[in-house]
Amino acid sequence: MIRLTTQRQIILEELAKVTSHPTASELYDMVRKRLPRIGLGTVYRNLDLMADSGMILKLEVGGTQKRFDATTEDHYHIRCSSCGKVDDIDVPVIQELVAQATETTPYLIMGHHVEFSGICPTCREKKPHPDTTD
Amino acid sequence: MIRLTTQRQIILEELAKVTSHPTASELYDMVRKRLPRIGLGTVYRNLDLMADSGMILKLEVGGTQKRFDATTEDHYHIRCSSCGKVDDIDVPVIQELVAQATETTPYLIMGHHVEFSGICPTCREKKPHPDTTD
DNA sequence: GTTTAGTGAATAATTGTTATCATAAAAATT
DNA sequence: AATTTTTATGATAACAATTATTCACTAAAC
Repeated sequence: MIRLTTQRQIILEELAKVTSHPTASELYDMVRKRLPRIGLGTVYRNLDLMADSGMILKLEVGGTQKRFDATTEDHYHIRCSSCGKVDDIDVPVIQELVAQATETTPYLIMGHHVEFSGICPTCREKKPHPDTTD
Repeated sequence: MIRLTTQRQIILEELAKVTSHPTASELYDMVRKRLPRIGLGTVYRNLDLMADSGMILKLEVGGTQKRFDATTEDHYHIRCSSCGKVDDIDVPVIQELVAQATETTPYLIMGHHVEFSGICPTCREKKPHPDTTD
């Protein structure tokens, strides 16, 4: 079993605190407020360890950075095409999809994930009327 | 309009030739067989240009590398958790999902994508019986 | 034929992540 | 409680994928 060091506990707490799905460096900034001497490598290492042991999820979403999620139940996400932020989305999980896919692919299917793309409220406000010239 | 240079045409042809969704460097290797002096930068630049102009798709899938797709119609993908390969999957696109999501999120939804994960036939063969000790 | 803009190849720079390693902390052993 | 063993940490270096920069060259416009 994985040992719950101070660093790991605080990383986990900070991750559980937010509904967004922070990147490693975002989490690093959050954790550093409580543990100023922690290294970025420690954050990466522990996020990977916790993901491997199933405590958290490492999201395989689009964008350049990996994101992390303290909620391990199956659910879908939406990603902002403008700022890259990722949020949960409350759309029922379609388990039939896996059965459907099994029939048409030679792959051994392990799971599926739905990722919506859109513009988050914050980014919408920033450029609300791109063609308004008042 | 984007000019169809020799390099772009060959990149496009090589991409259209395969049903897998190669990364930039895979495509680089493919293209180099016909255009040995092309640079990796040229492949990256032109893939991005063609994706921006809508000629091809830049896939926002999991994994460390971006992948490209000559088929621009809406469809889903499956990614091998073992080798990272991405293939098309013939499961009908569920347009209702966007409508459903619109009701539960403050995001302005632009689209969605389903990504299955599994083990591809090649990787299945490689380790068919992981717990057999004969 | 000259100018101008765009292209391509080579190289350098950037970004996100992973590996290395001496030190520190915790656990196990005596 | 002191010592040994193990494991984790933090600082730094290394790495991989991508992007930006540079500049000779090509192709179109004048």
